[in-house]
Amino acid sequence: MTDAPPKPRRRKGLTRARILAEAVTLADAEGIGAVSMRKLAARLGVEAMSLYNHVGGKDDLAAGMADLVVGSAGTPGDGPWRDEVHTAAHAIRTALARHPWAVPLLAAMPPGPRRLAHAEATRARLAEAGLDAATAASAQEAIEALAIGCAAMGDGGTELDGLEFGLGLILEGLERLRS
Amino acid sequence: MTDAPPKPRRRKGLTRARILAEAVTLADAEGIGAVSMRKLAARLGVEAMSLYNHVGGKDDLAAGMADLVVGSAGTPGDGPWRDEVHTAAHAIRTALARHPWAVPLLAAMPPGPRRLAHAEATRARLAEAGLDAATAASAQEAIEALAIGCAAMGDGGTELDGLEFGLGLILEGLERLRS
DNA sequence: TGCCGCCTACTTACACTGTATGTTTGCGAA
DNA sequence: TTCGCAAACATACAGTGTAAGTAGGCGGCA
Repeated sequence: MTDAPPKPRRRKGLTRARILAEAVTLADAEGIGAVSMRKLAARLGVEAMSLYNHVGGKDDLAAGMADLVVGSAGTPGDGPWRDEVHTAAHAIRTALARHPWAVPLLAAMPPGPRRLAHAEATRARLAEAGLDAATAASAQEAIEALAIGCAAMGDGGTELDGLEFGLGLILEGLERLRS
Repeated sequence: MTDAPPKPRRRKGLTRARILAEAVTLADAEGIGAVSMRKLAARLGVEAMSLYNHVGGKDDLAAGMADLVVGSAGTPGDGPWRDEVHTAAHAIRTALARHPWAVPLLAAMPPGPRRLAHAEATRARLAEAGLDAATAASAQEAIEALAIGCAAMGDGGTELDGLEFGLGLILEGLERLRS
């Protein structure tokens, strides 16, 4: 048994973005439990410890993955407030349906930059619609909670989707509140 | 170095309930990450593998813990429907606030018996209030999602709590819907 | 009373985890 | 051309879940 020759240490162009993207792909394919530093590194043609040059650790990795998923939902545009908020909530729900493993991560970690941006944009729309700042904040919180909660429950089993139903009532209530 | 004498194999009265209760205590004290089979077993004066006589594995343990927490919220009683549903939603939110580690578990696993019972009881109240079955199911889904989602977000940062606000709008909408 | 068999608890072992620490080397800046 | 830093590798360790096998206490039956 001769010693294995040491690997060449060529730069691999490893990047936080590349790592997160590959981690999401891996989680989608084999479940979040299959995402280990070694397996992820192997997929990137790299040793496990190399990841630590771009990622703080397993927790940071998980947070980055979750935020990436939320970020894929985009932020509400500048159309009519009710349509925008409605669409934005569904976009989050859809993104989480595509990556169900992200839901527990969202619940386990503080919000990342993209998620905060989404929340901020939604609050802005609500404020423009005529709600005072406190009400807009509470409303945004309720809507995001509803979207995430529905994702956590895997709703859609009922005739009228839990999100669609709850969101409808909330938006109607908000309509009545502004004035 | 003499061989360590083998431990006596006295019955310890180990029970699924005792295991789950101790696991919850441990998670509360040191975080869910500290709940390992060995550490949990040690607290019960037992070896790790003994737990497997009462628990299917780590996943089953986690599911049992989460369901225990939800169960601690009780089920809606038979007072006025609106008060009961309101109280029940807050009870879940409070139970999850007391055991925040349970939120990601709820999102990661199918609902346990106590959670299902809670949902069923809530649906029954809503049906009695005059909502047809499909509407009651959607409403229950929305309300539970809102409570869990608020727990996942650690709401309460806003002036009017996200749950209180959203729940108010939803209940008001339901009031208008029945007739 | 004696004995048998099941259930519970223990032991050992294995593959795998995250990551602390230390070493090498490619590459851009001076 | 040389120097220094960042990015990659290598090694190592404590801890994980759990499969498989073993031993002993206790309930039920003779």
